[in-house]
Formats: sequence, C-alpha cells, structure tokens
Amino acid sequence: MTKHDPKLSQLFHALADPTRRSIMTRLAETPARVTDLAGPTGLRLPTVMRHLSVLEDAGLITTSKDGRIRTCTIVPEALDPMQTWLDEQRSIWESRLDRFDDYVMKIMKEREK
Amino acid sequence: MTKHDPKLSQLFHALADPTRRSIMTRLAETPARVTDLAGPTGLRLPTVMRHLSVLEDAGLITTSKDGRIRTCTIVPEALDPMQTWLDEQRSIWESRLDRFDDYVMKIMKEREK
DNA sequence: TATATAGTTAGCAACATGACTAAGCATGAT
DNA sequence: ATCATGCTTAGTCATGTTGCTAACTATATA
Repeated sequence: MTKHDPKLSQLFHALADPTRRSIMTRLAETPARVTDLAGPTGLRLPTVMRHLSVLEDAGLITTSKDGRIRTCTIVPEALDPMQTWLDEQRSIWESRLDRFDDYVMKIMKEREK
Repeated sequence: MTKHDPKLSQLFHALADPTRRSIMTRLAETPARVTDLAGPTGLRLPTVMRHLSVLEDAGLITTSKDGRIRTCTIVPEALDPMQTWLDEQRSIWESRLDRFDDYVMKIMKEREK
C-alpha cells in the first residue's frame, strides 16, 4: 500500500512552508483576495502567487476570479488524507504495542510454570 | 501564534518524501538496521543515511549504534505537533462555520419581521 | 480617456534537495 | 592477520524551491 502516493507528498510539501501554513490559517477564517493574503507576509505579489499555486495544486485551496479580484478559499477536506496517514501510522504503532503485550504475557505465563 | 514554528516545517518537510514515509511505516512495525531499511527502497546506503538524518533531525526517529550496527526506532510522539496543527485548523474552520450559522440565523430573523 | 488597482508572466539568482560514486573506517568472523 | 560487513564521509550533479524585479494585461474609477 501507499506505493507512490504523490498526492500525500504534495500535501506535506505544501504545508512544510511557514508562509503557506499562515495563508492556510488565514483562509480558515474566511476567504480572501490575493493582496489581502500578501499583506501580512511582507512578500511581493509574484512570490505569494507562487505559494498560492502550490496550495491550489495540492488541492488545499480553490480560487476564482471576479473582475480583477481573485478570491481564495480553503478546501478543508483536502487535509483528510493527512489525517488518514496519521491514523494509519498510529494504528500500526499500536498493533505493535499489542504484539509487545502478547509477548510480555507469554513470558509471564512461562514464568508461572 | 505559530509565528515561525520551524519545528513544524521540519516535520512536514521530513514527511513530504515518499521514501521517508515508507521508512516511517516500516519503523512503526519494529526498529530496524540501516541496511534493512535500505533494502526495500532500492536506494544506495548514503542516500538512505541522508533520509534517516532528516528524519532524526525532525525528531521522528532516534538511532543508536551497537558495534557496527545502527538501529533506528520511531518516536511516535513526534507526530503530535502535526495532529495539533490539524486540530487547530479544523477548530478555526469550524468556528467559521458557527459564525456562518449565526449569520444565517440573523438573516432568517430579519425576514420574520 | 487617463490613471490607479489587482493580478499575471517571464526571467533571474541563491540556495536546498535527492540521487550517485568513490573511498574510508570501524567491527566481527575466519 | 585478513577479509567481509555495516556504516560513514566527501564530493559531484541535476533539479527544485523561494525569493526578487521588470514589464505586461485587465479592470475599475475619476
């Protein structure tokens, strides 16, 4: 399972940048224009544009243009694969603990003899 | 909050690579030697070493050397900040939905007049 | 129509990343 | 002591990422 999974890589990569995470947090509040998003970052517009297209390619936001204004909106479900990966990891880890418990139980029973 | 948060960036970056994720999944099962980890990847040892040090720098694994064998072990708690970030995002998103509900309620009441 | 606003495109520079090979250094087995 | 094993270091190379400026397009607004 999860042979290639480029979608997950894209997701993690998109969120590995603090600027992009702050954009995500801002957009979690409410949709915003490109210029609104650029403001707090202190970065130039083309730079912010690039960050936005990384987020959009990863499916984390959608954008639409009305007149000369582009509005960005988050896509909350886009985070689901990440949560799923986390849960899978935890699940494997926990079954490992279970196996360890089994092992300990076995040893204990051995000693009871 | 989360002004810089380089730890989170490091975490996300470390997990953005499929090789590193597969190593994590493998290590969730049980600790392993460097060579054991290299095998399935088809990559050369120095390359795998680099991946391992990225994971170790991110705090996702620890390693220890016994004789000439280095054993790698996952640090499950290292994923906590990621889960926390996800929860924070969701929380902001949900309170936004609440505010939207409030807004809708307000409109509805306006209409009742 | 002229001007400001909002975004876009192109291209550049600096640095980071992920792969490799070649060579080295301990440790364990013969 | 010699050789194989397991890892480590150093150095190279191609590509990707993040920032910039400059110049452009398209839409308001005066």
